Amino acid sequence: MKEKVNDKYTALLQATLTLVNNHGFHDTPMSKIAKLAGVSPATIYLYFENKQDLINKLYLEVKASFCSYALQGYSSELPVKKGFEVIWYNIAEYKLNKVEEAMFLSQCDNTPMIDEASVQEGLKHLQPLLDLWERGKKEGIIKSISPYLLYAYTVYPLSFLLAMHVKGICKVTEVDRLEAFQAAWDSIKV
Amino acid sequence: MKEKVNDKYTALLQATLTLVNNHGFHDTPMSKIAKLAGVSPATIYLYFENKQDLINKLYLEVKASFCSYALQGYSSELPVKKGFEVIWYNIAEYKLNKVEEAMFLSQCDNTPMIDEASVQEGLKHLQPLLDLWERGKKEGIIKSISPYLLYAYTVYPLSFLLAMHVKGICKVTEVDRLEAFQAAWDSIKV
Amino acid sequence: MKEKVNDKYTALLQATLTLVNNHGFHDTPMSKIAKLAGVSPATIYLYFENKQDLINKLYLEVKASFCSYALQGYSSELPVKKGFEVIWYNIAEYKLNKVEEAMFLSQCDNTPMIDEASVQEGLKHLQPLLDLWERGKKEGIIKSISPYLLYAYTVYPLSFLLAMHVKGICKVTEVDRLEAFQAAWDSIKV
Amino acid sequence: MKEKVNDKYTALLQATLTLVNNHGFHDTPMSKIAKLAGVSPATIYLYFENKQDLINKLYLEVKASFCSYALQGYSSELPVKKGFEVIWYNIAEYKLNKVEEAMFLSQCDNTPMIDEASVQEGLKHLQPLLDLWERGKKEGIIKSISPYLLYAYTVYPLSFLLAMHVKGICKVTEVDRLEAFQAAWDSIKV
DNA sequence: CATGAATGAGCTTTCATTCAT
DNA sequence: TATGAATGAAAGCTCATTCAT
Repeated sequence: MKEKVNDKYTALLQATLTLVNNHGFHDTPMSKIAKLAGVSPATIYLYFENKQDLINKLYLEVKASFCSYALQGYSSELPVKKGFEVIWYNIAEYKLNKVEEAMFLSQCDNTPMIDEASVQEGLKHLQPLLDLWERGKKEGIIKSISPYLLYAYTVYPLSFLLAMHVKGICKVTEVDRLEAFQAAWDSIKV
Repeated sequence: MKEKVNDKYTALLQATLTLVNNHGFHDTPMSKIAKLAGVSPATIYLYFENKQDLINKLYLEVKASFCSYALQGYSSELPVKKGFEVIWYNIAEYKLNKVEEAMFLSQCDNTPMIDEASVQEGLKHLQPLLDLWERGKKEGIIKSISPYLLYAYTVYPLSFLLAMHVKGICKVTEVDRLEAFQAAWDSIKV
Repeated sequence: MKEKVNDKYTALLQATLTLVNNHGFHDTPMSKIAKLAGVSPATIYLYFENKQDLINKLYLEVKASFCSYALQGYSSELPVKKGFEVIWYNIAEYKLNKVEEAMFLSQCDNTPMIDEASVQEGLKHLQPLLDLWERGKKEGIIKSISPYLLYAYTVYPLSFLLAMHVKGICKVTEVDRLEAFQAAWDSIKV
Repeated sequence: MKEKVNDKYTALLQATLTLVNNHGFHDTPMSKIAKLAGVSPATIYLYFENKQDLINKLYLEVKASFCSYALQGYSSELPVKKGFEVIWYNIAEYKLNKVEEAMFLSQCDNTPMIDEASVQEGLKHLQPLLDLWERGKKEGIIKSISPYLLYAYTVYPLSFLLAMHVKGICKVTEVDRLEAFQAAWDSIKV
């Protein structure tokens, strides 16, 4: 029974993800979400307070999954460059494999569709990466620049590559990934 | 007389820019656009076919202004690094000075709200930058990697910094800009 | 429960009939139809795709009822004149008793407000009358002229009398009906 | 100059005729009428008070032209049958040659789009036909039935034939016209 | 838990009409 | 006389949300 509940909850999130990706938050009526999830419109309101709550919860869910994916296999005991490599490749893989989720996050981050509170909430999980950078700076391996700059030049560019990838404008090959990592590392290494 | 026409057209674009930035394409009713522009809702339809046309035209207008701003003072006869510097700083300045326009472009590029045709149309203007990169590669100054990678690691990070700037999370100082340029250049220089 | 559904569907058709008769297809806003039917405007769209669909469905409904009324008590085994008499009087009675429906049909037939497809659909039911005429011709009782002429001179004139009747210009008495039938028959009998 | 005025007045009536025939009174915006007539929307209001006035004036104009056409070559000194024949054929010819006007009249007569006053006004011109019938009755040539019946069975059927003709369902040939006249006459002759 | 039916509020868009020129 | 620009009012229609079942 709990399964079933979870089923519908998940189905609704998944349906929302797909539809918002393809049509935007606007032009994604609750009725269509319900239809795609195979439930009645009224059922949505058993699991979510309203449309905003639905999108917020989806955002947090996806953001959390992204962060946990990013930190797979990482340990704070790895050397700085190796640790960075692990996380960077995780993120790259996430963006290429979980295209829907990644696109959704991009849309959320560039749109006033998510409550500010939820955005803040979603940022908490990447602390290990910030810690790693801090360590790198202390060890003189990474430039002494703001973490926002570090993020902007290592992780954020992947969003652009994803977007191009999705639009079919450029396929991202193994080689590209190597080059991309190199560029990311070159931009922040001392 | 022509002035007045232009007035309303421009006022409508400006109103749309502001409202879409603050509320998204959805939750920006035509009636509010009209009110902010100081005209009747019906008047919008004298200048634009419909809501989609309005947003498309705004996108093209802003994109064109962005590109022209980016190329100010640039000449294909400048040395590669100098030329790159000129364009990069132009873009950085645009993003910091024309915050509304820059945010709008970000939203457009991460949202299915603009017609694909208009997106294609908007890309035409940055050819000089692509040419510059090509030259840099030939001269052995810039890495031989895809222009998408080059864009992702030099121009695109500025969008992230802009977003942080706008949210008040980090102010972008002169120093930051220097560091940011350095990171951009490091990531693509040979 | 099914009753209730049917209730609203029927109420909407009835309201449309009345309003379109009194004001024409134009000047009959959906909101007024809803109000007269005692439902919310949005409810209309649960039962009909759009305004055109509503009017089409109403047309088909009324046309079908008209045809079935016209053929009451008729059998292809009746002698030609008797059979004709039965149908003709049925139609006359329909036009005088179901004034609203009859007027609506007149309006539909002289106005580009019904889809051509629906018009065609509505014509299917009067085949028995055509068959009767065919038989009459073979038996040498009815003139060998096109069925359109036969219709024009027997059934169609009733529409005019109805219109006069409705406008209060002339009351159609028993005697009139006798005379009218005589005129109809005289015009087509050999 | 008066010519030019008249030009626009006529052009507006003609444009209205065409558009109302094809789309109905609704779905015929003033702006389209203006465009088809080659004038500005505002110009319409120099010649007509409003949309209703425009349609009323058109109705009266067309009705008058119809009546005058119907009475061409008729004289009250012709014998009854001959006189009737003249008028009837005139009307038949009008309906086949001036299809647009005839259709428009049909639409007006079956639709609440014309003011009742204008309808009354339009009927005045057919007095000679009524007089003819009266004479026919006195001479014992025509049945002693109401003029409405006489009209319904002689003139009105032509509207149906016209409609079929216009829809391409049946072409009206010379022979048809002969048969039609015969039917008309048979229905009212003693 | 789950829903189909229902809706009020609000959307985009149209249009008859006006008015400064 | 003639107009293009402008608009208030209202049209058709949608949608997030509710509620009786």
